[in-house]
Amino acid sequence: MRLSQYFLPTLKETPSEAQIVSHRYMLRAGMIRQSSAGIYSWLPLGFRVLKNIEQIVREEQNATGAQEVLMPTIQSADLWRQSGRYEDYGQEMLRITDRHDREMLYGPTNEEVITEIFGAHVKSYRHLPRNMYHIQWKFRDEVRPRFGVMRGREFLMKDGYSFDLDPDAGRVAYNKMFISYLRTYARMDLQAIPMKAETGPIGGDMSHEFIILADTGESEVFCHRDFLERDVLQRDIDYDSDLQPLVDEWTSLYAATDDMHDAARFESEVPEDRRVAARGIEVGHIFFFGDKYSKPLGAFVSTPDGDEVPVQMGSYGIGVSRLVGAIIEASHDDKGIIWPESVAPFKVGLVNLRTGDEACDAACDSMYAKLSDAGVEVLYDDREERAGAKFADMDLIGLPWQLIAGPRGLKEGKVELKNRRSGETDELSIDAALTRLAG
RNA sequence: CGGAGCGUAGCGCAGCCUGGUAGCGCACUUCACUGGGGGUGAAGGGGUCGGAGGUUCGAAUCCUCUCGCUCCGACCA
Repeated sequence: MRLSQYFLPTLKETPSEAQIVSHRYMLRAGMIRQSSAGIYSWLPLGFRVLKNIEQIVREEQNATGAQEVLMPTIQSADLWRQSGRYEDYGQEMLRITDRHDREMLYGPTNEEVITEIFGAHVKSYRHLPRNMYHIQWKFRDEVRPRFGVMRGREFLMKDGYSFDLDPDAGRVAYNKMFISYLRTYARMDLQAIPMKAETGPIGGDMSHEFIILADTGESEVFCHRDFLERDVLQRDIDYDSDLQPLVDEWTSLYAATDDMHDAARFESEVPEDRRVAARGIEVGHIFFFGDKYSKPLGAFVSTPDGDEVPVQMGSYGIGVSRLVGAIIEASHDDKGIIWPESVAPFKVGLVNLRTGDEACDAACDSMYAKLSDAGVEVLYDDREERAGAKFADMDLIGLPWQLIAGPRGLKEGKVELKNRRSGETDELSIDAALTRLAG
């Protein structure tokens, strides 16, 4: 993509409403534009990141055998009356009336809809287990939206639902999601820590929030430092195998949000030099809730014995749009964003330091064509701007690699390849630079 | 929902107290010089001062109502 033709409205100054770093950088980098409180449009650069994150989530869900569906944003109030949540949900639910005076709502979540679908079609234990998810916009009318896309009213979320015959089978489904969540975040270079969460009336130990540490996190969290040194991507996962030992490995160490925190246990279980007390951002939540929805909504299956039992369900959420902000919170410096390569809107920023100079234009055009042909996503800054402005914008939007060509270097046949994260710059021949990026 | 603020050019702000031709910086347009970390100069364009009502000869400024947005707290993927 040529920057001269790309819609990238970067800002030199920070809009006054933005308080935290991810919000500031998302506005300054031209990723989003606020439409109203807690509601944002996604501009080209931001949209690319959102889609990249969504795709990683999708791949890791599919790997577990979960199947993607797409449910509506607008749901009927009647369905929610059946589960009893229409009244319970309160002011956070955006209620809508259609032209026939039917009561509708903009879905804040999808347990009711998925349970209705499942219950209508699956009647036998032989069609279990199943796991379905979708990635869809949701709306919760927060009293006080803030922090940009981290706490918006409208947000993109992956929510998945498992269906099993009994709680033991439900645990198998839960474990699959548990592991896939760790992998999902790891692929975004995030170290997510599973923390025990409230299980509500169901009880048990099957509820975890996935938290990443960041100074601007909304809640205080406590955990063992070893979590920060683990790499879940090191081994391949066989989702058909027994995942319990692996889950145990990840739940044996202390980790809790402030509402679940037990200071005495923390101090007895975790050596002093391994204790981490920090702030965290919740980027996912998995939860087994048994027959809470299947019972009132009539999603029953027959057992091998011929009995009819409500199906056992779990639900699994990932805040996709929140992750865009969360990744920035976890990965930035005072110049701007530093994208992990897996979610970066482009892999390479090609900087022509002297647009209009014959040698610079020729070299950049050629590099741009070769990288594009090799399938490398390149944002080519071919604007008539000064070098300083180009560098500032590149640093701000945080592409992992900057390929810099100017008259000075090209005289020697050299270009510069700069790593955004480390700041390391190598002077290379054009071919060597291309090999590094396309190889 | 309690508390506190703010709405003046795309962005950041001044002007309001004490009413009298709407300003500054950045951005934008044109030209010249310049050319490796947001350059210099010159000349320009851009405004229902959030909206409605009122007071007044005259309102961005004073009064009333209203809408929007932000911050702190309680609540949430």
